[in-house]
Amino acid sequence: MTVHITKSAHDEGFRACTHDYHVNCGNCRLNSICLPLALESDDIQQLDDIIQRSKPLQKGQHLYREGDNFQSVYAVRSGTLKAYKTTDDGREQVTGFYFPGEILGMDGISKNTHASSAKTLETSAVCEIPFSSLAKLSSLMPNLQRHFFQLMSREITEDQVLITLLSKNSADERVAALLLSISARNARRRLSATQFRLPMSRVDIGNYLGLTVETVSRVFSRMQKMEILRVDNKEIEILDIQGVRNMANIAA
Amino acid sequence: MTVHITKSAHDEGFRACTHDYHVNCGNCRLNSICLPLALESDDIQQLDDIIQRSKPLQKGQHLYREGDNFQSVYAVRSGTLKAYKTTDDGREQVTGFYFPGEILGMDGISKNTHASSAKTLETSAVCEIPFSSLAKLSSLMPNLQRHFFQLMSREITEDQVLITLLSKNSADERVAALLLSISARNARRRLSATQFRLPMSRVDIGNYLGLTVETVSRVFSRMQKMEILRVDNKEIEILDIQGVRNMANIAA
DNA sequence: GCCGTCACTTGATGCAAATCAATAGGTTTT
DNA sequence: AAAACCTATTGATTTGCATCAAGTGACGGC
Repeated sequence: MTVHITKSAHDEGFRACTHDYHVNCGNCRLNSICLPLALESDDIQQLDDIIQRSKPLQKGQHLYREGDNFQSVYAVRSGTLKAYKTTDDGREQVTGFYFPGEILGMDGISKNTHASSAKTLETSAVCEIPFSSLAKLSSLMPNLQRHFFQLMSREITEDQVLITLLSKNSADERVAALLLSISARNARRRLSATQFRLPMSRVDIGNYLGLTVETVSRVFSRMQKMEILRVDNKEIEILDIQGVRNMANIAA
Repeated sequence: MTVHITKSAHDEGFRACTHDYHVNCGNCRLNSICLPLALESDDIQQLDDIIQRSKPLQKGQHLYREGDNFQSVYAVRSGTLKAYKTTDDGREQVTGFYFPGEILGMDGISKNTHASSAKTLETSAVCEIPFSSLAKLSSLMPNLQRHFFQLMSREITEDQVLITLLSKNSADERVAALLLSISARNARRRLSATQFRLPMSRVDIGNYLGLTVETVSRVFSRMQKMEILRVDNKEIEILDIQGVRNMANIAA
């Protein structure tokens, strides 16, 4: 059987043409949007020393599970993950999607136990950042401390946006807003803001947005009829970004 | 006009019978659930030195507004506040209620600008904690740093609980869950878990839970018919806490 | 190659909560 | 004390999305 390395399985952290190059924060393409942001190069070196890089995780593997002992936060190097909570009656609530350069696992700090589970949506690689080391280093490096506080705060504000979306917006608006969010995050990584592959299933999208699969599917169909979107399975092309913004009905 | 000092306007931070007692973190009744938690007494003193205590805020006053420059986080000493975002079409989304001993304003760290507004629901007093001083102090006191990380993480996990509630639960379940949350937070402050006054309006409750006023009112009526709750305007008595738990349908 | 499974789409029906509407009780204003 | 206003409750009607149901296309295994 041939092994297919899909585009998204590529390690975005690697620089091009450097097969036996050692991956580190200093040479990572994502360092301008990831944790090392705003650090001097010798500070980056110190941060790099505490970070552990794992071999790639296969699609569907768990990075951690709700209730696991909390040790580390994780930076996504390639691929995509979803975080989710399991409700008492056994259903799932997807609480977030994590793309390269983004940090997950911070909800575990509070109780020293992961408050949600994290699972890969495709082959992914992550950098493990032991929290106790990160905390120690933060005490010594004000910029790092500040940046980590900011990352946690951003998680809070993003959750608040989702709360508002769930509470106030229609199915159309929710789906449009998610597309715009993914689009913006792609742009931040210098990928296309208008053409991309959705790494998550319709079920996951619906679950995240508080909608059923059927509703998500219908919204996509509606957007295609309006000719503001082209959908081919997981491949998305935004044909009219202003149209999508209008549908989202939120400043974005 | 007579000035009425309502029960809830009392400063819970004060010890009883100490009118000209100077309020500080060391003698504050809330220090076991507030920021000073897990600090040694001389560390508490240092924390106390950076904290500014304001005179009481009248009902309806803003502590900060969305977009304001972020300087400080705040601990509630007495009263109650709500945090809310204003959506692009001018509506409000209440993102949280804050009771004595709880910290608010952490969503401003991310962009150095408050991401939500905070308004008192009754006469309230807060302790202002300048963030830059707190950050500096955190670098020197690992326990404080850890505790503040935990507070932010808790905010994240609480937002995730709300997200799940909004996305997966019925009107009955949402209202019951809020009552249980308020009950538990009262218990933490050694107040009654079964009898209390709701500091927020039905509109605020509905707004927070993604429901209309009418629906909230109907759920209260339903709970009264089931004889698990007694409602007299804002006064609440939980007659059957297990009944409320069953209605909430969540482990609590 | 075919088959089984899973992910997605589309249509028909039902329901929980929103909306619309009317009234009553409370509070603030004058 | 009356007027004006806000808050809450209750009822009638509407509606957006869930649910139920059937079908299609994509993918992995044999």
